[in-house]
Amino acid sequence: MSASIKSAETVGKRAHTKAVNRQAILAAARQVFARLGFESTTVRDIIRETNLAAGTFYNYFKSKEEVFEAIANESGRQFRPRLQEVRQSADNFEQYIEKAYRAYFEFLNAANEEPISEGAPHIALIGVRVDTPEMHAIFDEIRMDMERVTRLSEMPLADSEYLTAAAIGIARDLGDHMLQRRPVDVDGATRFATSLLLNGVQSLTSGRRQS
Amino acid sequence: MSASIKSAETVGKRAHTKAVNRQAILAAARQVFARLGFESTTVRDIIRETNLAAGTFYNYFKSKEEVFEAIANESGRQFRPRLQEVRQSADNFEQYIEKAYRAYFEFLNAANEEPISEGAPHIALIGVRVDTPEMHAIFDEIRMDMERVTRLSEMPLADSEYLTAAAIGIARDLGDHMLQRRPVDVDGATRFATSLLLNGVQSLTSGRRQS
DNA sequence: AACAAAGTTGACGGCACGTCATTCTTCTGG
DNA sequence: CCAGAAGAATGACGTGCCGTCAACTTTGTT
Repeated sequence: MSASIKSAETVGKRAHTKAVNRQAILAAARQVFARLGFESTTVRDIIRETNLAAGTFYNYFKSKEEVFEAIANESGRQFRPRLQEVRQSADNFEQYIEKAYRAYFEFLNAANEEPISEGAPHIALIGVRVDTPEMHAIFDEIRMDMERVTRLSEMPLADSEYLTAAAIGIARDLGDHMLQRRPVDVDGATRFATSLLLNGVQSLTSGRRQS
Repeated sequence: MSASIKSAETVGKRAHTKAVNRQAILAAARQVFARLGFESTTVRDIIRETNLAAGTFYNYFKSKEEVFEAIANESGRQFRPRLQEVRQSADNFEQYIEKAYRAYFEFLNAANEEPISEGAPHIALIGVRVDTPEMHAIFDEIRMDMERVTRLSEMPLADSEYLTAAAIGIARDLGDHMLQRRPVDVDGATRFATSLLLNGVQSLTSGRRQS
């Protein structure tokens, strides 16, 4: 009765431990990747940081590569709501670009700010370039946003795929360099990327033709 | 005498076989990486394609990662002369950007056109993002070009590092997508990237404000 | 020709891999 | 509440790759 009520609102012990274990492995993997680097960590290194046995790992992931992919996907899943907000709050193309860049740079900065494990060397787990379905989904989402928002702004766009690729390329490489500078200047990077994308190099010169 | 003359113009057998073996390993590695993919190839797979013994591999490289890096560096070394040409033949900023993008896209296309091994699946060995001194050198080269060429064009530039990062980011991601399309349109990608970088999105709209 | 130096070889110990028979835990129906 | 089934965890095991190294071969030197 009270048991049945409880089991109605909880997930059942089976499913619960399964989720817990999965998270434990992911958490351990984050730490170990940060400590040892991806190449030199072994599946055993990861599982040793949990209270599970070696064989159990393979009930959850096929390899350390798959764990890595899961972590990357998680980053993607965390970022998408942010993009959603941007999509809803932007009234025109200029605003969309500015807010989307800001969202990405802030996200990137946050992901690299938090020390993953006590005093461990920082590692940019997001920022790593992976080619997963999740990443393609984000690409497509942005592309569709581009098309919609340019239509609203009466800017018929030639090639939304190329534009999306270029916009993302800027974000990636600029983001990498942004993280290298101290202090990290999210605002500066946002302004730079936005200005470049909207008006080209002209807008970046400190000379005459500032619009 | 004739021997001494010959040994003066050849390199000496020691150094010669050393170069030959190194190249043999690199060639074998290209093939095997293309056939099996990087992750699943082993050092033994590579060395098996040569007539060398397992131990010999380690006289030339520490690991398959180092072989990969060497291959990537070679791509870099092949690209730099192209960039050199661009640098010398470009009279202003616009020309430099256009020619540099064209050089990169052509290079990328050529690298992916040649079937690496008989009927093997294509693999973009260049295009892969590696973080080596060679790659940093190219970045710095482009950055210095940017500074010089904007100075000539009387376009005082705010942040040449960010601009370089953005320009390269565009090239990378746009290049990836260019390779996906059939037929591969180097000219189209070049025009797109150049136009975007120089004038921003405005130049890409098919609508009114075409300059 | 004799010796030193450099390079090659493949066998070996060590380690991580992924599997699987066994054991333990949770769920289900009576 | 119990018994049997289904699901999950365990860790020992066979396999294959790693990087090393002592023995051997080739190249250069005197």
